[in-house]
Amino acid sequence: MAKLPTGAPTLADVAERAGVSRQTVSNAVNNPDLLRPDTLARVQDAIEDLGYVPNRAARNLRTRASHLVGLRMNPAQEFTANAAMDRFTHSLVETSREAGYHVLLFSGEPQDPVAGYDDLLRSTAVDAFVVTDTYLGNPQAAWLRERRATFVAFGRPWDDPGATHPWVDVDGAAGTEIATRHLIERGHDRIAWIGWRKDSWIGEDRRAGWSRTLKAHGLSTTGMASRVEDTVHSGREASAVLLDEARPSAFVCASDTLAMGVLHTLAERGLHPGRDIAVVGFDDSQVAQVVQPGLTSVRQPLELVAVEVVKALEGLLGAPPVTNEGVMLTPTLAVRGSS
Amino acid sequence: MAKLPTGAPTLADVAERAGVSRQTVSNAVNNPDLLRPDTLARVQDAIEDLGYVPNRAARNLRTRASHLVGLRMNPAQEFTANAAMDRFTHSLVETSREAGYHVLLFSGEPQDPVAGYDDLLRSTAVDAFVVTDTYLGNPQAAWLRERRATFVAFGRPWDDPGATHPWVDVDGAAGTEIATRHLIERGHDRIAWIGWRKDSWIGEDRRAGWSRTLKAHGLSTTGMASRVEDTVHSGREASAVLLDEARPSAFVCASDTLAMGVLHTLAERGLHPGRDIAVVGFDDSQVAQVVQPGLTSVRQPLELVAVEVVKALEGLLGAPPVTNEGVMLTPTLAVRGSS
DNA sequence: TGCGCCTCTTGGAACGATCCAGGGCGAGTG
DNA sequence: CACTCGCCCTGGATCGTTCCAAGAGGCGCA
Repeated sequence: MAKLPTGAPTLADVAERAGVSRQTVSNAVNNPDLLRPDTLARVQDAIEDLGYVPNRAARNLRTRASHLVGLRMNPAQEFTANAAMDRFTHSLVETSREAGYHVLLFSGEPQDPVAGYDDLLRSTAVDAFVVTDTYLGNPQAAWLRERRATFVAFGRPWDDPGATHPWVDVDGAAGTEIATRHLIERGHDRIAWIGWRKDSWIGEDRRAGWSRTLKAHGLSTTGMASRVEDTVHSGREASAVLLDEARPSAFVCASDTLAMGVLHTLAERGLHPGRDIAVVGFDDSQVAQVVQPGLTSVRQPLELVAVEVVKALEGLLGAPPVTNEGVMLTPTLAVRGSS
Repeated sequence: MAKLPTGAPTLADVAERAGVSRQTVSNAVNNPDLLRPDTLARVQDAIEDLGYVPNRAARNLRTRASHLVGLRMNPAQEFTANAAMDRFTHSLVETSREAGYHVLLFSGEPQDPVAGYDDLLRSTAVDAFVVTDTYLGNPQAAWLRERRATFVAFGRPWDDPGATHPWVDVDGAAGTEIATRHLIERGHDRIAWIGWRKDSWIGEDRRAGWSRTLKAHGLSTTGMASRVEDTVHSGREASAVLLDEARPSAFVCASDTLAMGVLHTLAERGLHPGRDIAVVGFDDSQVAQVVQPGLTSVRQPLELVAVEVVKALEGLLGAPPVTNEGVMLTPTLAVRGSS
């Protein structure tokens, strides 16, 4: 009985139309060089005519691969200036597409760092993960490795320098070093730091760039640093105290959120950012871009991070079982009116 | 020959262990009430013991459903204050999860509104789409409908009121009406509008809320409106001109980006937002939240939008082929220092 | 006891692709 | 001419699940 072409055309439909076998059509799609040119052309015509597209589910079942990459969405943070993830995600989607992968979003409670991973992993829904939430060490990395899951981390393994999984990170210290040097070049010699609490690896890294640059130029860091929570309010309070006690002429901050707090303090005191006091933030958020007079900010090369992440992913999923150690990228400085 | 349990356990493995057939295990998973309680318990124990999770690819192949929803990422817009999509995406992921779906991100050039949809659709990679980029009419809707694709739009079919696909939208006019009434209640009677060019349906909708509210209160709109591009610079220029020519005491803007432009103008002239001139934006972006003295802004209920979108999706993918016309949600006003 | 009905369970077939072993055919060689 | 070798192509088996039709068993009723 002739099968009615109710749904999408299958390999068999194409094969029949082209007068070849299923396998030959499969080869035409996946290994074109195995076919004789004229056969290939004939099959490709049939594919074109019928509008054949391989069925993903069937292919996934047979090849045990989904060509999906899982990305966990972290809870959106309001009342901060951190929307960096959006830029990264966008670039990741774009780069993955070029490599033949799609990005699958999933979620989980922030309390449980491995929630959500397990199901996707065991149901073979994704081939790999991109792990991004590695602020406070990364239990996911150990967990995923134990389960032999394939993954690439955006963020180095702070708490375990011996970790062997591939990772990509941005050199935060290099970023604040660029920012600090920029301020020194503009003639500042009393440069304060407002960063995060000591338990944040990333925060300490960024702070290190500031302090080592000051020291390299023979400038003092004593009394010039403050470590607070990542809120505008904290940034405002910290900068007020620093202005009174240490009289800096410039601030380097661990985030745009904190930098916004500094701008608040300056406005309260009738000081003009960029003219009276220089301010540099971190992340080059939209806030930094549109606030007046423009907030100078360290910009992470998130597009490049995504490219490197996908590159590592391809290495893991493709033939060569490479164990590339890690990739470190250097941020740039977006200079605006505040400095 | 006994099969070695190399990979993940399958239905057959569970069946063997529980001493039942494959189908019975399948029923235990998908239709538990078909089994006798003691059989069910036995099977569930076996599932537990082996850590069985159904293979997604096999299930997808058989049921012709992927339980994935496609969401196209629009190009990130820098130098504006519009990061609303992130909030929506997050909520969509969360809500979809509860409904048993995951979100698949894909991309495409902004020039070609249907790029990317086709492949996913024909390779049966996704069950449905969530269409969000409907600013200038929505060719995707007609295109998807023609291909019998399942989709829900965030954004009403502006250019085709007779469209029958389900959609969810936020009543922009209601938002600007709330904003305008808020200003009137604070004693303002000269309220200006800065919005987008006339070819933006959304822009005209938001403008309508402003103008109808002024008229309802017997206030004049003449010379009080400006339509420009959605940039900070445009907002600054437009507000400068309006201040000189129409002498408004308050501004309602079609976006936070434009409102930031107004704040720039005020700062240049030594005017204080909220004290001398009131300003209201639209989107409740992070910029509105952290800028000083806080930007009053219309906040879209994006979390609710996502809930309604998923609800519509479930309606389409589940049994009842409902054709719910559309859902309209009302925004709220986040009042801050600028008004 | 015999019959029918209902509940629960079973094994074969199918979804649509790729893997694998093997076969046809023409060219090259002795 | 017989034989071997490579190239190209074929058909069956397979991935793990769900659909389908039918079988086994228990119970009530005549």
